[in-house]
Amino acid sequence: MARGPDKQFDPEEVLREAMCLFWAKGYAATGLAELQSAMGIGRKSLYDTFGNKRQLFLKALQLYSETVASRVVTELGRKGSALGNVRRLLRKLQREHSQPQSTGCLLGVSMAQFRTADPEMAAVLRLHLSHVEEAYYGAFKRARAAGELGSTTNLRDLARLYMAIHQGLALIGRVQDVPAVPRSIVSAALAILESA
Amino acid sequence: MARGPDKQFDPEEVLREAMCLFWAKGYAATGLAELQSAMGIGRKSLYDTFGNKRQLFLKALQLYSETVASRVVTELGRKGSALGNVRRLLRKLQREHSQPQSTGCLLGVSMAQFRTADPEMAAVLRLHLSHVEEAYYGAFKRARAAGELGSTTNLRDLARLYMAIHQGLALIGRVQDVPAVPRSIVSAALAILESA
DNA sequence: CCAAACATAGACCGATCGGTCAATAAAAAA
DNA sequence: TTTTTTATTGACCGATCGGTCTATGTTTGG
Repeated sequence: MARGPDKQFDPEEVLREAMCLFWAKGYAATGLAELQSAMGIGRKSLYDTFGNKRQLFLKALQLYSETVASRVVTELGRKGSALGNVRRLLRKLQREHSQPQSTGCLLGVSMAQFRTADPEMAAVLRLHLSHVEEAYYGAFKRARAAGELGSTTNLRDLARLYMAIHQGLALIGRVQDVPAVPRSIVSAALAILESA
Repeated sequence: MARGPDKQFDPEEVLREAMCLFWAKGYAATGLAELQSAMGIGRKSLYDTFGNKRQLFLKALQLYSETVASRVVTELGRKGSALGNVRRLLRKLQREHSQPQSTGCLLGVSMAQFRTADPEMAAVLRLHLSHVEEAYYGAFKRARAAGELGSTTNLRDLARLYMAIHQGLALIGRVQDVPAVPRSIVSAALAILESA
């Protein structure tokens, strides 16, 4: 048997480029021409490697989800004060979503575009949301054990609220160029924890 | 001078149909064929009346914004307890965004699709956000005057947080079919007010 | 050296996109 | 009625869409 030449590109690397393009422009507004230009590969290679546009997007979505989710988990799982971790993470998000060219969250953008129409797509989105929720829930549970949170607050509800704030912040950061708004949102979100 | 026949349709009525379609499917995914079918008018009439697809969408966006914003203002401006108004509004939102076919918020969907790339579009989105923010701010200010809110809380921050929760809830409701999640979000959001 | 197996570039496909235009119908002013 | 203005319809336009396929390397096993 014979073997041809190896791929001249790293699939994950070009996938990351595609992800960034989808992230900034959305699914429908991103054409194949732009994609192959940003990815730096020919169209045949694209289809041979990723199937089609929808599958490429799904893979990009999963890559994004893994990247973001693992980051949230890591940030919230650090040693030390669990509430301190939450505060640090939210302040970072605030800074990121205050930048004028902030593209928000690819997951959020995608939720807006597909809804439950595409089951496979919806599954990825739901899974990601639950990952974020669990990360916050774990942090809050640890905070309570450490006496950082009162015993009356419903931690599951609180975690879901933070997930919503997380997404809302990203969404608003996409359109709002005034840094004061994200700052307010995060400040108020953190103030909750002081009296909870 | 002579005058021809009047329009055989009500522009605002067909605009509302277009709005619903954009709402459910997003801008790019909604084609002219679908639009003229849903609106029940010919293509020439569509272009004569609304300009082009983008302008049609802008008009739909403004119609939606007016509808929603005026509703929020009305709900939060009712007589009686200001915090009671906030609670009632959030419970209503919870119910709406728990329904499986919830399409979320057209403004949120649009934020995800255009960002600041289109200045005119971004202006409508920002204006809407500020309307919602002001409605909440007014309610909170009234609540403080009535002694329903402590004097330490920053009301501007709180209003912006509620705006973010408002949008986040709508976004998540689009993809999440489990009613427990919106319920949790709203419960936790209302719990904030108890100790603020 | 040859041939099988691979990857590449880019021409090419039908379908659909947003947008325009000519032909027809209809109604009011003269 | 005749004329003028308007609305409606549906054919039509070039451009672009996502997707395929052929022609051309290029590399490795025989």
